[in-house]
Amino acid sequence: MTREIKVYNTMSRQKEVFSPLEPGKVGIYVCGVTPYNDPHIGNARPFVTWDVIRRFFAKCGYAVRYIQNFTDVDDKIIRTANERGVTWKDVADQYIDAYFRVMDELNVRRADVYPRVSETIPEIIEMVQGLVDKGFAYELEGDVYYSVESFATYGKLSGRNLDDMMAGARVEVDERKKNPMDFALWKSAKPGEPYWESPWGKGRPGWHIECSTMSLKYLGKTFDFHGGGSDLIFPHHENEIAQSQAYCGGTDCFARYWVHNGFITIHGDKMSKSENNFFTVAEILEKYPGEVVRFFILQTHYRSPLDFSDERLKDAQAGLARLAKAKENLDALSAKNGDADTAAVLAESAEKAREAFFDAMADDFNTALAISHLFAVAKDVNVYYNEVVNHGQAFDAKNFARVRAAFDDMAEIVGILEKSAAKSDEDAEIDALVEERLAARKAKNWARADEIRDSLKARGIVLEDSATGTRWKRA
RNA sequence: GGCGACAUAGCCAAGUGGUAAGGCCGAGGACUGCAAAUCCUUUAUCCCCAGUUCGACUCUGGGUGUCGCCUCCA
Repeated sequence: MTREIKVYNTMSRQKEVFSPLEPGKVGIYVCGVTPYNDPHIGNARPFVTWDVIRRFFAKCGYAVRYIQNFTDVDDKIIRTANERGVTWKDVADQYIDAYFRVMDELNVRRADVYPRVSETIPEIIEMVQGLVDKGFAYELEGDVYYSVESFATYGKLSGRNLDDMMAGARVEVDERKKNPMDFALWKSAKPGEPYWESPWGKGRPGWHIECSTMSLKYLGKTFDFHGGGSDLIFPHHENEIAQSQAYCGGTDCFARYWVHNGFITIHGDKMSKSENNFFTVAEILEKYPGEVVRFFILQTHYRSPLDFSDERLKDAQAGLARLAKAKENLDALSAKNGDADTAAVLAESAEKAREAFFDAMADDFNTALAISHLFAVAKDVNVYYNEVVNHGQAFDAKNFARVRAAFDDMAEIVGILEKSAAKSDEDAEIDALVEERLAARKAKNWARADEIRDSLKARGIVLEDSATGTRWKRA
């Protein structure tokens, strides 16, 4: 907890030293998804990123409170529901389930709370009413709009001012609004739309307001981090700031650090639902394990664009396989006994690597650099494994435990190599074949040994011989 | 048009005013019955021009290129 953590704050456009609102605690609000279709890989990036950030904070000793919303009342959800002849709730529930299924595969830990718009209506109405009362919002025939001109610092986060936005921009002109940039806090219900009773009649919340209300409800007037994709900077986060600070009555309240991740692109162009150039996480998971996808995302700094392709995923898979191999070796060695003093240097360099890993994470969550230190430990482990297992060097259990602790700390933050494989019937059969081959090799019956190896290979099983036995894995 | 980001080896990707992490792929070698895995060795002067500096990939200015936000969007 004493480690200095630096964070790039979108608000100041520079790295700042993180100083928690309350010592030892971190409050995080990340904009979640609008559940109207299956999450694509671009949607997944912020959640994987924040999953690592929160794991890091936890490892540094902070008590983390992580809130992530579902915007389950929305035009697109309603439209989808009407097209399918089901309720908006059916649609939202379906895609919230899909979201969780996919995030579980990516090994993303659950948030502390997943508030939904539909469950936060009273608080939203209260906030909208408060904004009307304070003169920041006005009603128009059942709609309530936020008056951007009433908020002096509007545009601060995204670095724009109202004049710039007006010039050249062809915003839909609604003559009733005081300013074309005014946005809806509350929308009156049209036929066929879900609605809630309010002081302005039947209606539902506009976009933006839910995040202001939910963060206030679950994290308080002021909290540490607010995150999401860069495309949310404007207008979403800009509007949240306007709402929250107007409501709370001070420009020092609301989020203290704004953290925005870059986009996932495809052939260099932003992946987006509206461009229809996206891959859903689910379809990628048909070809690659979740941790490969996760690793792929984390090998690039979160603020950089990340180009998606099958080739990159394959690269990530190959790299992760090396770490997995080291983990296997780590496990195999950890099961051994031995009191020789052969791993002291190794332990020291592993702990040094862990320190470097934490330093990298503390510098604006540089997962790409951090992971390189994990590779360094992996290499050392593999070397030591060869010495002990294949060259008969005496084992040093005490110091090796330190290596393991360092490696596990790092892997846990990255969130990889955590699954433990359960033995299936097929596994047992393969074990038996491997045993038979081992016997054949002892008898120098190379023909039979190779026959078994080839037949397994045809099934996608690769064998690895060593001085002390044979291991196998699925390719 | 307004605002902003980025440009590093075959591919991906960190990075610091003082002579460029890591991963993937490729090549050579060790090990192996042969393989596989592993290990060792090996692959860049950082888009272009000008400037600041003892010294810049890293700072400043200009140029070129790519991308993003300004409308729903992670």
